[in-house]
Amino acid sequence: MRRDVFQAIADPTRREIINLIAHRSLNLNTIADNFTVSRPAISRHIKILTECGLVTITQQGREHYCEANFKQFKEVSDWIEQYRIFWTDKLDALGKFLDEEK
Amino acid sequence: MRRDVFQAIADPTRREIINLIAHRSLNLNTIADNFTVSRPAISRHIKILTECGLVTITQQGREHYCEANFKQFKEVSDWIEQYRIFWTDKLDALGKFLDEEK
DNA sequence: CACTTGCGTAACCATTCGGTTACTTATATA
DNA sequence: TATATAAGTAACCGAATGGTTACGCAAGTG
Repeated sequence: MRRDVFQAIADPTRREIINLIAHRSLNLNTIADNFTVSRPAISRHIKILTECGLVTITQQGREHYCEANFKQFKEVSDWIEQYRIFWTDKLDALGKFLDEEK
Repeated sequence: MRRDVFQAIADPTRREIINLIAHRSLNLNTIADNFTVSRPAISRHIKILTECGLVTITQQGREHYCEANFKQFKEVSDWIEQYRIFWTDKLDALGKFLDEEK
């Protein structure tokens, strides 16, 4: 059972989960409310995300709060960005960078 | 049959194929020589890569040369990089950028 | 204590994935 | 023309994936 970040983010539902909890921790039921699939399905997606370190769970009473942990993105970013020069150019990259600085 | 870039790069063999042809086009048999799996298996991996636009094939005689097309990486990069601030900081990002400029 | 709520997990199912071998087709070459 | 080479594809197979429903259990609440 391969369990790496590349595989974890291959599923669109899991990417949406990450989008959801990027800025604030949410408990599992709240996350599941945002999807049409069942709660157990979301539970398993989150399990996969925790198994590769992308999500950390903190239990608070009977609620399990899910928090995104983006450190694991470095592996993906490193791989993708080594090819950036091939799909954009330095000036574009600089422009984008400066825009983000504003 | 979902066929998007996220799913295409989820497989480690496909990422290796991209690494192989990143700097020079290679024909299919040459690519397959670098792996232990069979040529048809590689052929199907490359088919998946072409279906999502990551690889372009140019026939030259009886050889099919595979070229990487990194434009499709933008979708992945955009998604990952929007969270960069969470796993590094602006100064790190700037440093990395300046290093690349050298 | 009885009940509700939040969540994990087991069992099951259809589909997809990644691999194989065998075969076919197209292009070059003796 | 006969043969060798490059590569796609079909048929098959076991394992993984993503979903479901049913159930169990821990933590609050009446």
